[in-house]
Amino acid sequence: MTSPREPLTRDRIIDTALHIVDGQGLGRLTMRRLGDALQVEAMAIYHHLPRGKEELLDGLIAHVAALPAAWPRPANGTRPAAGDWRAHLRSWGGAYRARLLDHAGVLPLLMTRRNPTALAETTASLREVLRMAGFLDAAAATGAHTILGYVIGHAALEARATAARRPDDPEEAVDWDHRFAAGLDVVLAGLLTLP
Amino acid sequence: MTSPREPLTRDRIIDTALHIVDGQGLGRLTMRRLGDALQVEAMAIYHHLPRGKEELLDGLIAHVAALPAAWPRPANGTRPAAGDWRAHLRSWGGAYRARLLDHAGVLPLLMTRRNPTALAETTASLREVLRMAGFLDAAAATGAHTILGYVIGHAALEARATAARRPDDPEEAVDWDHRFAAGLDVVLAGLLTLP
DNA sequence: ACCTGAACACCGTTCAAGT
DNA sequence: ACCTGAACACCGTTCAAGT
Repeated sequence: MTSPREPLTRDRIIDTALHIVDGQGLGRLTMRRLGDALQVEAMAIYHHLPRGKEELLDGLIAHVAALPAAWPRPANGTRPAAGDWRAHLRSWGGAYRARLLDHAGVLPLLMTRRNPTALAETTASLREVLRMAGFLDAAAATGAHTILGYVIGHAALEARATAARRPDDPEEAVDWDHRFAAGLDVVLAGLLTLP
Repeated sequence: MTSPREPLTRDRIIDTALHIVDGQGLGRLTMRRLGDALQVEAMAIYHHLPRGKEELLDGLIAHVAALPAAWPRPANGTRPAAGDWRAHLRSWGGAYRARLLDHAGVLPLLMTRRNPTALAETTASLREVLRMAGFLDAAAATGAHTILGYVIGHAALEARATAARRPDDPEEAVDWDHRFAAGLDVVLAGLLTLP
């Protein structure tokens, strides 16, 4: 698809790798296959990612995991309405879930590999949203982990279930969109009980 | 440790594999290394697990994932006290989290592989506990997924964070026990808002 | 029935060599 | 600076052969 002599860059390598994972699964992401897709020998990749496949996988995580929940900057310096935080976290949760499911092959990496920066940014911004909503520091920290844990965990359950379902399998057709939203509402309602 | 001529069985293979994963990580679980640990050629394993490594990994999941939340059968036919369900789920959540963290290397498999029976049993028993506590069917289904999603997701966040932390790293010492319990309480409190 | 040995088609990565 | 080719030490798995 791309011109054969487009220069090899770190970004292009990671984008192509993500494309392979989304299309064929994590198990088929191979340095040799990645080289083929880039029209280059596999060994050329090491010039741009010296740490090799480790660095490649970390790049995939960073690309998928970092979706801050930062409040959209208020238009004219006004504070966001205090009651908005639940609606805001609902829409952030929906967006984050959608991204995780779009790149379901990266999910196991996201949960496993110690790539501290990737999730740290997201956690910090969740905490900040809760603090601006009036929660104390300790409650904001607990709440951020509760929300992120739920969103990631539920996305993983969904990815498992929908991947396993054969298209003609009529048993237990679950409305995952609704179930995720309902569960997120449970978590958000529970946050009100924090000290 | 075991006698060299102990017979090779499916259970012994899976136990030994789990031991390797717990001790050295999932990446070092190899058919050849597993054969060494069993004092047997790698190819002998295929005789007991015809589907090979696929079947081995499914066996690991089944061993770790299936922890039903079933209520301990009441002593003399009495129903468990209706108010007990939160305490019961709190203690079940603690036990499930502990098991997941004990076998953190299996976590990515648990979240990724389509081994329907493994988590189905746990989900069903969570649903049953909620139904016995008085929740309607739809609410029990939502609640079960919310709880399980939170527990698994939070365990994964913990496993990541604690694996990454160097022992002398003083930054941000988190009390994960407390944080998990507080988050689970958030979820359980939120369940009360379900219709 | 249960295990072995050799072989096949793959991996990730190193390293000297080309341009 | 950027890429290639050959090589090394590994994989999972098949298959014929041994007992």
